[in-house]
Amino acid sequence: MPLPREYLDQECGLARSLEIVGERWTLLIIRDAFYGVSRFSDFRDHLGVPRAVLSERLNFLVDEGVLERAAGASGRDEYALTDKGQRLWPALWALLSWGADHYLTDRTRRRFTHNDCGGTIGSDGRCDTCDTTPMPDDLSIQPRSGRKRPAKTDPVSRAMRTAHPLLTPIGADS
Amino acid sequence: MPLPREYLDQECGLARSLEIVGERWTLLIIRDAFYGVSRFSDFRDHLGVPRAVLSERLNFLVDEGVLERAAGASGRDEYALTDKGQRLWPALWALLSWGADHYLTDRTRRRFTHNDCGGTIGSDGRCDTCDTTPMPDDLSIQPRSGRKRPAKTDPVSRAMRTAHPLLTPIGADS
DNA sequence: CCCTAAGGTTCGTTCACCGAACCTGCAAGT
DNA sequence: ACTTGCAGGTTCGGTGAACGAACCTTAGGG
Repeated sequence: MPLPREYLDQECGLARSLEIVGERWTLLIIRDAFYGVSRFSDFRDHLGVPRAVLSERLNFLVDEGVLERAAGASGRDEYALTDKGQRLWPALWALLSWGADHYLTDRTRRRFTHNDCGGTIGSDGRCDTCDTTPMPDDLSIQPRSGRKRPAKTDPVSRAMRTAHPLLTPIGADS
Repeated sequence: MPLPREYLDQECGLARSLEIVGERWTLLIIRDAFYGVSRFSDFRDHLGVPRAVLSERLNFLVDEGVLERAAGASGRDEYALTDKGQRLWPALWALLSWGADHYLTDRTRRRFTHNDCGGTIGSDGRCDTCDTTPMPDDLSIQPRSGRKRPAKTDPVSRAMRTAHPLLTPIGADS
């Protein structure tokens, strides 16, 4: 299974990163993991990714130590970010901010807030109130202000319409 | 030409970003543009990307306002990052650092230095000497300390063996 | 007028992604 | 015990992107 296409010979940190997280869907899966998604079917329903691709990506990320798999309370497998996976937050945030800055409006953009002080996180990752750069486990995601045309009804999409802290399981129970 | 596969319905900055820079080769092309690569053949020789793919990616990035094309002094087309493209630096740096932290050693890792003070840039993007977060036009890239097995001989690879500032054309003349 | 080189385009093959169908526990219902 | 339902996959053709090689076009130099 030669899943991750190699960028041969490139002795470069970027090429190494892209071999791990550069394939289609992978960064969106990791984003959802930060948002608290943990179950196979929740990733699938929220992202619309084909089962075979999702299975492949999750196995690969577990092998690479980005995610870890554990049997959940109900016997269902659950996936969670490892420390190594959580260290992808700055990269994820930088890409997310660039896209939001150039392609979204204030109404369609989600805000992220700092749990300690309630401040808002800016595109550079800094809290506008206490001037620190919080890690994801100190952040909460806020719902969009604008309503979407046909609101999706899968458990994750519904959970995303209320504020909640990152890295805290959602969807698995509701 | 539906080049950028769409991540439909995802009203998310990350999905938007990935539609622009999430395809294979795209971020490596942008990295090389930061390093000073500007000509079609230099991208091709340094990355080993198929001509058709490179042509497609460059056109798309120009259309999206990430790169701009200009006729160079010798009549050859030259590509350079726009402001919008340069704002991808934090994302690129975060991915590069993550990959270097987890997959490279001190000997294979490139260092980046701050032109103003000569300090070294850390994984968080901050200069270890003056404690600022320089933009790419204030940075220089240093060669690796370790030698590679069979050193590549294309103009860009040769230029990368000496320190030089980012965003300053290399390879085009040498 | 020929040769070379840059910057592509075209072409046939290969390979990843896709949706749909199928398989395999496991657990609750009856 | 048997069936139903669902989570979490695997398997299977079909499609489209990426690949390497060959070809084309323009410009300059000898």
